[in-house]
Amino acid sequence: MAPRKQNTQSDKAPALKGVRRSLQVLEYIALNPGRATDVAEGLNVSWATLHRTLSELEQGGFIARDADSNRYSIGPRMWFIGTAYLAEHKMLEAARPYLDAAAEAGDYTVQLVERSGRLAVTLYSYQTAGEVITKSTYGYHFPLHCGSKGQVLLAYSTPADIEEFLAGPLESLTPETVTQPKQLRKTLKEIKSQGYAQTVGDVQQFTGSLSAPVFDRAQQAVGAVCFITKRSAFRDAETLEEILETLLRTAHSTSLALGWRPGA
Amino acid sequence: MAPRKQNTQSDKAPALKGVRRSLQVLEYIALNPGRATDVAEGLNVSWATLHRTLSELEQGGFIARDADSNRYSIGPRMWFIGTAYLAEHKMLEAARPYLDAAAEAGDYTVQLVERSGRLAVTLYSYQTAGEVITKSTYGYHFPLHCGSKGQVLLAYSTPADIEEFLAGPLESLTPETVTQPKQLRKTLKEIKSQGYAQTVGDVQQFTGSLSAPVFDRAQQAVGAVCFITKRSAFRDAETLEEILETLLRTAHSTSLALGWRPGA
DNA sequence: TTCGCTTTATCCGATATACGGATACGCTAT
DNA sequence: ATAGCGTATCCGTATATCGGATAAAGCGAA
Repeated sequence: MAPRKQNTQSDKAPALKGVRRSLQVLEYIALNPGRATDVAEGLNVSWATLHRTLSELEQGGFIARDADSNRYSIGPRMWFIGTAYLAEHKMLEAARPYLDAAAEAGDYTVQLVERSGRLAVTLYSYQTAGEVITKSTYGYHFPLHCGSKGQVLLAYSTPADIEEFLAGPLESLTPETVTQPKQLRKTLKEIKSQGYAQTVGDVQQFTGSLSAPVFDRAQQAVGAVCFITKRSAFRDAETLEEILETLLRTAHSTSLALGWRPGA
Repeated sequence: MAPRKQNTQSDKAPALKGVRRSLQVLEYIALNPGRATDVAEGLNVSWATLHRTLSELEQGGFIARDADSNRYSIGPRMWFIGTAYLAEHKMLEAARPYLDAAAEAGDYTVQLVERSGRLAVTLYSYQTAGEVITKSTYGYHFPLHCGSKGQVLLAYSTPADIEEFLAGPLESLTPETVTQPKQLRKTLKEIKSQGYAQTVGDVQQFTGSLSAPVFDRAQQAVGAVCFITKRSAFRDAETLEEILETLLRTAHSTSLALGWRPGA
């Protein structure tokens, strides 16, 4: 191997290397809990360094190690810190009453999501008790091209942003997931023109979802409201119409509460 | 020659200082979002160092800065990482169906909580839609002596642990919060002998809660199920009895699912 | 059991890296 | 204007961190 490595990133100035690495490790483990060597390999850090990092993180309760298998996963303290994000979240605060009402009104799971990198991240989820929607809770966040929630978020971002996303790897969650950039571009355009997104079976085969964007004072799409329900519901046009109406109303009310004004 | 420090045991051995500090900063901001100087003061770090740390964290999206007020708060990426804790959480997985059922059955908020340091941390919360229970969601975690959930967790920990907790500062959330160690000790004993905890108005004056412990395979109390409802419900003995029954059944089922066996 | 092989733990010197005092800038209030 | 506080940046030095190498511990197979 050539001893010459590096110059991968456009680091101009070396800054807080250890800190950056430790957070990379945390994120890596969040996505991919497992053994130490795998993390080392995945992130290209020398074993000694990684070991030090893991020890430090574990000691603080930021990651947890299963004593038997030596597998690492995210620790309780990270959950504690993470929840503080919601406590300060203005969109969530604005949306909550409307989400409540929507969850009360219908037989579907109601979620509030926002974008984080290449993922649609769920901020809040009102499960319909007794329903089978397994994958839709916290801890499961999907790439933007999967599911109506991600597509809506993507559709309302800048063209440059869309292209950048589409240039990245587009995985399939089910056989029905659309992964051709060309087709996605078309879909995104439609979404933007009709004001909401709808997908069926591209995240889980037995469910489908509808999502509408939420705007803030600056007319920016900052999140989305998403209703998830079982696939069969998507065959009944009347039901669907009703769900859609509630969805749009919920998103609209939330936007208004955030200071958005229609038109512009 | 620098004096050699012992690298053997209980060392103040300098280990990943930057990493540790950055995580302290994150936790501090989680508890106490605000301006940079306050953080510096709160943690006794030199301003220059703190500034570097904050910049690094902000750049990574781990904290967010409000452009106008320069106030820092936890960023979206921390939420993303934190949620991964739940995805791997065995107790939550075991509990979910029972929590679902309980939420369906009654008119109260259903929570699953566990202990983290001096706090009772909420893992999952099924709000009763339309109800007013404001403080009971994520982002609000209470000291162990406040609310039935914390008290139950405390009651089932070791005596040494209890004493250590009681030795720390015991704040009041409402005028009804009990903060005398003596009285708390008595309460804890009662809780342990009756198998559940009940408090009214000590977290919010207009609500009360009932909590029961969850045990794992090793007969350890690893969490608690908590039902929260409005204060008035606590006046009706019959309703209360019914709620209590559901609570105990829910906690019991969860424990069984975790490998706990009655008796021991 | 014994023997390899993979994974985890620890050491240690060189050097790059982060520390923090000092200084400069930019607000807001008076 | 001026004062005062909060924020941003600079730079030399000491020191904390890096990573190769080595040791120990698990794990599976024969």
